[in-house]
Amino acid sequence: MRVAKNVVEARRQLLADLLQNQRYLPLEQICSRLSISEATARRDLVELQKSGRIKRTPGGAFTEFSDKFPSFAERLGRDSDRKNALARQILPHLSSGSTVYIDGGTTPYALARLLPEAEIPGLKVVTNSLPVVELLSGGDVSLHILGGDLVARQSLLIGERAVRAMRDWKIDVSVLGAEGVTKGGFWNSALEVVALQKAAMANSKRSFVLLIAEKIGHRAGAQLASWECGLELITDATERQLAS
Amino acid sequence: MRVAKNVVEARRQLLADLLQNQRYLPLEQICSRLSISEATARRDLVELQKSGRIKRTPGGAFTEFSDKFPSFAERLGRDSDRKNALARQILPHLSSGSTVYIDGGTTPYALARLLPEAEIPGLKVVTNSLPVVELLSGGDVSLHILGGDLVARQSLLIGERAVRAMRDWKIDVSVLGAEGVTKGGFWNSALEVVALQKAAMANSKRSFVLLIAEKIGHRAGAQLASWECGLELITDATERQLAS
DNA sequence: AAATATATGATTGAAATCAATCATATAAGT
DNA sequence: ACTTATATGATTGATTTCAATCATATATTT
Repeated sequence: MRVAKNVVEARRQLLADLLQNQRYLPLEQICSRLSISEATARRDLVELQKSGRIKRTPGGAFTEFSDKFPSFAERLGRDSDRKNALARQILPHLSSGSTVYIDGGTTPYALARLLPEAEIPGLKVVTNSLPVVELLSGGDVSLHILGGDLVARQSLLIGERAVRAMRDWKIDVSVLGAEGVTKGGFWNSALEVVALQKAAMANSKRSFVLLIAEKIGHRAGAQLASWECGLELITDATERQLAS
Repeated sequence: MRVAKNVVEARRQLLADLLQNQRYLPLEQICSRLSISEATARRDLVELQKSGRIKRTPGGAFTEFSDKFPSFAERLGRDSDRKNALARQILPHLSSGSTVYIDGGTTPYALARLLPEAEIPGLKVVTNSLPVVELLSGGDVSLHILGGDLVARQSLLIGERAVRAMRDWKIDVSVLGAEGVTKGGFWNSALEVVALQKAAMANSKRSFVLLIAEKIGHRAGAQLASWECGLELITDATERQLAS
């Protein structure tokens, strides 16, 4: 029997949350806890796996992330497949041996999630995002961290020292996040975040901003850049939405 | 065919480490990575599960520990009470508002574990150790991270950039680890680690080395310092042991 | 050196898991 | 109100995984 779309989505979210807490759940428990059939449980798992929120094993599923970075983990799940789709458009720009800067925030993080399976030989990753570090540490990429002051709530590094550390790098591709975009340009909430992003742009051959459609029209406290500064926008918004 | 006990134990240790890193491994990969038969892999998994180090799933195994910093977690348990006792001797040197550098390695990490309950107002912590960051993030201390290149196996940052970042700091107290100490001085295994430690000493009013008794007499590849350089030793070894 | 113990790989039958298919009830669209 | 789309549970046959058993080679003990 068909069931409303929102209840399906709610159930999957619940399952994802459950897995975040429990780390691993055998299929049988998923069925009983959510009172769904084995078939539905499998289908949910397939979907959650597609969107990268969980991983499956024969007979169960588990989550990869620790919830060590809580506020982060919260924002993460939302729209994650759309963020993945945006991030995927970056991959063609990452040639073997190149250096990519991955900014803090959940959208650039989506790119980090794609890297292990992308298997780009000799890729260097520079980041100020601890979740990115956590995700990629132990993998194949060579991983470099900007120094700086930790903003615990956001699990990222900022400050004067971070900016100075950034100046040491020659970046091929920077991948940035933003809170919003208007006719006036791109916006982020914190001045210190923007300062670092500007430094990243200055040191990069190319810089991309990933933006999901909802953020069109939003404006925040600090301007990252105007439209005419070479920053390249990757979004799933329509032309019409952008025109506003 | 029978095989020596130590090689069995070494293999199981390796498997445990592998699982700490990878989070989850399907049985098939375990077999191929360790070049063992399915039967042996299963037997190893049974043992590791008995000792609580891993959990099994149908078709694979995973680690429960969210501790993203694997080899670390393992070394950590060993002698942790004694390491705590050493670290506790540092606390009186940490005055409110001062800046402490906590080096990578498990012994300095013990100090980090004491800090939350020590509640030293306005304490600034500078570190190159990701486990320290993970432990203290979200707490009260203000946390600062040296930049640099990540050594995944050890979860710490080193390299020229780390050394340069260190030069930016004025440290009150540095807390270092070492692999061993001889009449010739203090030793560590990697040159790059030592380079960073030397920079820390140069920028610190006082520097301490924490050493458990077993390390007395050990010598490693790179010299950190001689005895006459102001480095202060904190150990649980007896005078007689030290005299050797 | 001989005897014993045990770690290993292969085999096997039983059990569990999987993806695909199907009928159906209900949501969504017209 | 009527039609279409789809989320669900049940079923099924194929595949995978499992623990147990066995023969053997080699470590360990005597």
